[in-house]
Amino acid sequence: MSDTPAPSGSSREPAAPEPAGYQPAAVEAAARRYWSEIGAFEVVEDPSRPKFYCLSMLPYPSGALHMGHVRNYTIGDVISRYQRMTGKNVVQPMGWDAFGLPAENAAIKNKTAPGKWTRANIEHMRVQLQMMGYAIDWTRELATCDPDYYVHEQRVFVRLLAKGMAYRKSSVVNWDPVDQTVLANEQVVDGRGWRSGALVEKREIPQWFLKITDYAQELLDGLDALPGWPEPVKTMQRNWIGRSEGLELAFDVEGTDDRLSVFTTRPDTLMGATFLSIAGEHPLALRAAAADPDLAAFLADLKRGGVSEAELETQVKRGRDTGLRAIHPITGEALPIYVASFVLMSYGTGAVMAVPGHDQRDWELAKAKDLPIRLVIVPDELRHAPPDAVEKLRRRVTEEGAFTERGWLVSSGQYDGMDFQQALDALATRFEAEGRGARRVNYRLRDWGVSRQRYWGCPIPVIHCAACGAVPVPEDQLPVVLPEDVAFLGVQSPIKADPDWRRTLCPRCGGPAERETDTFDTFMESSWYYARYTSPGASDMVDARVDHWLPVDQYIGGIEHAILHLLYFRFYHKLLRDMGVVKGDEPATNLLTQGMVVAETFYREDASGEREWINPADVDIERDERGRILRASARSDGGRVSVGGIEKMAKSKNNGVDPQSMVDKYGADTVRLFSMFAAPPEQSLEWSEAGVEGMARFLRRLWAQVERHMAGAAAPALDVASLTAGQKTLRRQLHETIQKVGDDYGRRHSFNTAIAALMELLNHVSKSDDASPNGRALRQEALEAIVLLLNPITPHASHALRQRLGHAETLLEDVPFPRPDAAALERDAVTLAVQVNGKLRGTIEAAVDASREALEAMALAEPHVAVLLQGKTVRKVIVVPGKIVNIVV
RNA sequence: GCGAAAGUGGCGAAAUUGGUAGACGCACAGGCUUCAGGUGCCUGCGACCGCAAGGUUGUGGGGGUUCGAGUCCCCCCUUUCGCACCA
Repeated sequence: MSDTPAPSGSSREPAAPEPAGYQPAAVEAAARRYWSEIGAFEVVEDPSRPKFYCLSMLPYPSGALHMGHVRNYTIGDVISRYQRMTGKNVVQPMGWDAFGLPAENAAIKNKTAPGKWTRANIEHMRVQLQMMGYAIDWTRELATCDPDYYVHEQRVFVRLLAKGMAYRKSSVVNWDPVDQTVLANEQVVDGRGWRSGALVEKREIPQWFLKITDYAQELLDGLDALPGWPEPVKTMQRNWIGRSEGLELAFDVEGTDDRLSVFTTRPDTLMGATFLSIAGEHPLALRAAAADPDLAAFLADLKRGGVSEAELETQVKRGRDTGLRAIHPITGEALPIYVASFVLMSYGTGAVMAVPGHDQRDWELAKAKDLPIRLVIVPDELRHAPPDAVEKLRRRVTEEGAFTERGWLVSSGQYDGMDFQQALDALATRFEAEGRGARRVNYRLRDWGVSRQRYWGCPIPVIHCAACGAVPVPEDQLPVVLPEDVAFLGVQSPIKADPDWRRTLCPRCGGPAERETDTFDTFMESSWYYARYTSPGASDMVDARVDHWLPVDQYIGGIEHAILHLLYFRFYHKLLRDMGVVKGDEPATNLLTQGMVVAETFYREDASGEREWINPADVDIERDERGRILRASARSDGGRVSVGGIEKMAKSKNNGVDPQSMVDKYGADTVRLFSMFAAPPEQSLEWSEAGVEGMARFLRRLWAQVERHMAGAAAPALDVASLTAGQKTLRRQLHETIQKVGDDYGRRHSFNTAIAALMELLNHVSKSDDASPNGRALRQEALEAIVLLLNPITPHASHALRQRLGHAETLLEDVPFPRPDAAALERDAVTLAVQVNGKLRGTIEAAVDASREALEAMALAEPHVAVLLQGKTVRKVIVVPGKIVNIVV
C-alpha cells in the first residue's frame, strides 16, 4: 500500500458515493460475514420445534466445484432455508467422500501423496461451497479419509464378522499381468489395462463380502413404505433385487448317487425338458472334465474372455456334452447334461433344465447341438384348437424360435389342460412329497463384495495368521490407520509394497502375521455418513443425538446413485438398526434425484478429422430473425465452428462451465437463481449464459424497484377497507403468489414455477405507479413479501434488500415465511371462458356467487357467442362455476 | 431383448383435480432513452389467411371415450435413462 495522498480535486472523490444499483460482490460478502458472525446455521437439538434433516449427497473432492454440485447443493439449500422459515429446526451438514481411485491416479501423475492431494482439494472446495452461501452447519463437517471417521466403520465390520454378516470367499477380478495389480471395471478398456495395455485376465482371489442377500426381501418390501421416493428409483431397485419365485428340483444322475438340482420359474414346462445345462464352474462339470481332456479344454476356454457384460451379450450360445445323463423325474427319460456358456454359477443352483420349446437360450443351444425341441405350452387361443392349428405352432417352435409366454399345458400327460399356477401347485406338491424339490425364491441381488485391492481406502481390519487364519483386529487396537506419507512408485498399492506396514503379530496366538492390505469399497464410507453427521465428536459411531435427527427428512442427489449407493445406504441402516445403533427401518423418508447439467458442444475438425472441442464460453452465435442459429464462430479467431449437440458437461467435450467464473461475473445469487429456474429439479438443466443474464436482469430490476420505492414518501400502514378495485386485484395477486410459492417450495419442489410466479408478481408491481398512501403501503407489502419469498434461492440479495426496506439486520431464516391472507384471496368477480361446441368463443365477467342460470344467460348474451348461435338450436349448456360455460348446438 | 421416463413455439419451459394451451425466461423484431453501449425502458412474437376486426389450425403420428383431451384409454413412431444370458 502506498502512503501517497490522493491528488486533490480528483474526480475520484464524489460527494456521496451512493452505490449504483445491485452490487452482488459487496452484497454477498456482507451477508456471509453476518451469517458467520452469528453462527447462523449451527444447530443443536431442540425438542420444542419439529426437526428437519436436509441431506445432500456428499461430494468427492475432485479439485473444484462443478455445476452438478452447484445444482445439487442449491436444491438442498432452498429446501433447508424454506423449512427453517416455516419454523423447523433444520440441520444441513456437509462432508467429503474422500477415499477413491482418482486420488491414486493424481498421485501417480503429479507425484503427490493421495492424502495430501485430497486434503488440498477439500480446502479449496470448502471455500467454493462457502462462496455459494449455503446454510451449512460446518461444525458437523467430516472427511471419510480421517481415522476418526473410519475407525467406526472398522469397528462395525469386526462386529459384522462376529455376527456372520461378513465373510470371505473367492471372487473373480480383472488382473493386469504387467502392472501386477487388480483393475476396476472402468480401468479395463477394450479388454486391456488402461495403463499397461496388457490383455486383462480373470483371476480368482479371496475377498470380503457383506450378506446383503439376507436383507433382500426386506429391502424389496421396504420400498412400498417409501412414498416419498421417486417411482423410477424404486423400480430400478426392485429390478436390481430381482425376486423370482419358482421351483427347485433335483434330477437323479444316471449311474451315480448324485442329484443335480436346478431352479426354474417355469415348472409348467417340465415335460418339455430335453436336456440339462450346467455352468462351467459347476462341481459336476469339473468332475466330468477331470476324465475328459476335451471338456476340460472347453471349460478353460469358457473362463477366458472379458468379465464385462457387453462382451457376454454378443457371445453365441456354446455348449458341450458332459457325457452324463440325468433322469427325468416324471418320464424317467435319460436327458443329456450339457455345460452351457450362458448358465451362471452365481445364480440359482448353477444348473437349469433346458426347455428349448419355451426358452430362447435353450432353443439356440438345442438347434446348434441338434437336440429335440418339444411343444408343451399353447396360448389361450389354441387351448381347445384342432390338432392342425397346434401343429402350426409346433412347426414354428421347431423352426423359428421358442414360445416363451405362459399358457396351457399340452403333451404333458396327467398335467394336460392345466394353466401355469395349477401345474406349479401340482408339481410342487408332488416333488415336496417325494423329497425331490420345493418352492423356492431366488434373488438376482448378490452379496456385496467390499474388498478393493487399492491403497487409498479404509484398511480392512483383519490380520492373516498362518496358524489361526483370518483374525479380526481386536476393537481396542482400532483404528488400523492407513499410512498417508507414501510415495507412489508405480500402480501398485504402497501398503501392498511395504513389508513393514504389513508385518504384525496375530492377536489370537501372538505369532508372526500379516495385515490385510485390501481396503474397503468407498461405498462403505458413504453408507453411514448420514448417521455420523448427527453426532459430531461422539466417541462411538453415534450417540443419543442420532435418535433426534434421524431419519433424514429430505435426501438429494444424482439419479446415477439410484441403485448402488441408495441400496447400500438402506442396507447399512438396517444393519445398524439390528446392531442397536439406530432406530427405524429406513434412513431417509423423502428422496429427490436431480437431473444432469448439460450444455451445447462446439467443435472444429482438423485435416485428419480429429475434433477440437471449443468451450461454449468461447463461441459467438449469430441467429436469424426467428432466433435460429445461423452460424457459430470461435471468439479467438472468428473461425467457423460446428454445433455438436447438447451433452452432459464433461472434460471430454470441453463443454463444462466453471461455477467459479460464473460467480465472479454475476454473483452466487444469480447462479443459484438460474440453476433453479431453467428446469424442474429432476430434469436435465441446459446451461445458457444468456439465461443467466436474464436472471441477473431480474435481480437488478428487483433492486431498482426497492430503491425507487424507498426514495419516495414513507409507506403508511395499509388500510384494507379503502382499497380501490385495482389495488384489490394487485393485493390478490400478491397473496396468490405467496400461496403458490410456499406450495411450490414445500410440497411440489417446483422451484422453477415459484420463480416464474415471483417474476410475474414483480412485473405487476412495477407496472403499478400508484403514489396514494394505500398504493405505497401495498407496494411495501409486496416488495417485502417478494424479498422473503425469494430468500431460499437468493439469500444474499434478500438479506440486503430486507434492510433496504427499512428493517434492522436480521437472519431471514428466523423471519416467518409469508402466509397468504384469506381475505385478500377472495374475489368478487371471475372470468369464465365461453365455449360453443368445445371451442373457445369469448369470455364473460361474472360475480363469484352468480347462479348457473345467470351464467348461462350471460354466456348466451356474449356478443361473439350470440352471433354464432343465430339460427341454431341450443341443445345443452354445461356450466362449470368459476371455470367455463360450454354451449352445445 | 426387458424395464422406466419423456415427446408442447426458434430455444429452456408452464398448464397441480379432464375445463381459456404456450405462464415465466431466453432468442428475435420494432421503437424510446443514451455521446456511446454486451445498459435501461416500452411494444410485438405458435403457424396459416387478413390492413385490421377476426377466422382457420395447433401439444410426435393414428384411432377412441367425453359437452370438453396436452392431460384418460388402445395402437404405432422417436428420444433418453437403467438393466442386460438371472433359468
